[in-house]
Amino acid sequence: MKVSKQKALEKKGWVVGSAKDFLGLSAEEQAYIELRLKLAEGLKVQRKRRGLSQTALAESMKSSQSRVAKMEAGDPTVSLDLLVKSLLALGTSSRDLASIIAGR
Amino acid sequence: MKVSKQKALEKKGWVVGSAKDFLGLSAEEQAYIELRLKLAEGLKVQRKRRGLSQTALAESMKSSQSRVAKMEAGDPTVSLDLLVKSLLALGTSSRDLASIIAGR
DNA sequence: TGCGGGTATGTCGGAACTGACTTAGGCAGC
DNA sequence: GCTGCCTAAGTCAGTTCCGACATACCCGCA
Repeated sequence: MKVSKQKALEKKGWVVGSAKDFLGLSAEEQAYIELRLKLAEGLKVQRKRRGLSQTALAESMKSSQSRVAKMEAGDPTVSLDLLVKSLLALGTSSRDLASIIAGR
Repeated sequence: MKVSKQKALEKKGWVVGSAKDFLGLSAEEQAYIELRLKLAEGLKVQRKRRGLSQTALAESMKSSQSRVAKMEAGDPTVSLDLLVKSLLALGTSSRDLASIIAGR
């Protein structure tokens, strides 16, 4: 992983690395974070594609605008759970979900 | 959704439906639960494929045997987050993850 | 310039989830 | 029988995440 990328993640609030591997992320950490970023990006794309504002999406899924903003920003206080629920609330099929995750 | 299937889910502890739709799950609820079940099943398969016990997997990802058992059982107190982290801890690639989700 | 919709960011109390622990059941081999 | 390993299921205190709210920023339009 490039240092610049890690810096960007840290700026978002990720505590990256650990005592045993302080120069980078473990494979799982990295895969996990990249998965989140893919979903965050996918969410933003899907929402805009449907012409919804963050507020409108938040209401339709009984969340709040601020949460939606954090989701799309890749904020670490947002769980994968919520990210996926948002995509499902937008009507994303499991096939589409899979392709977002696979990265295509 | 078949009533028998819903019964089975309720037995697992899912509170299914709501005041406004007490005869079934909304599309999102259903998609969400089925996604969890796919991941739970995928986890069990991947773990066995690698010849690990629940205890061994738990240790490798700093969780506990009981959590792993609940994950595989589709227990509702386990988050999607943990399910996905477990799969990643087993070395599942995002491609494999995607195919588990797509259901193939 | 002021206004309004959309988005970003921070905080907080309450809800949900977590790991650890315990106990129980199944099933091999002795 | 009993011993060991694996898995299931329950409980609980501590942590994390949630929605709600407040606030600030940006941009287009009058």
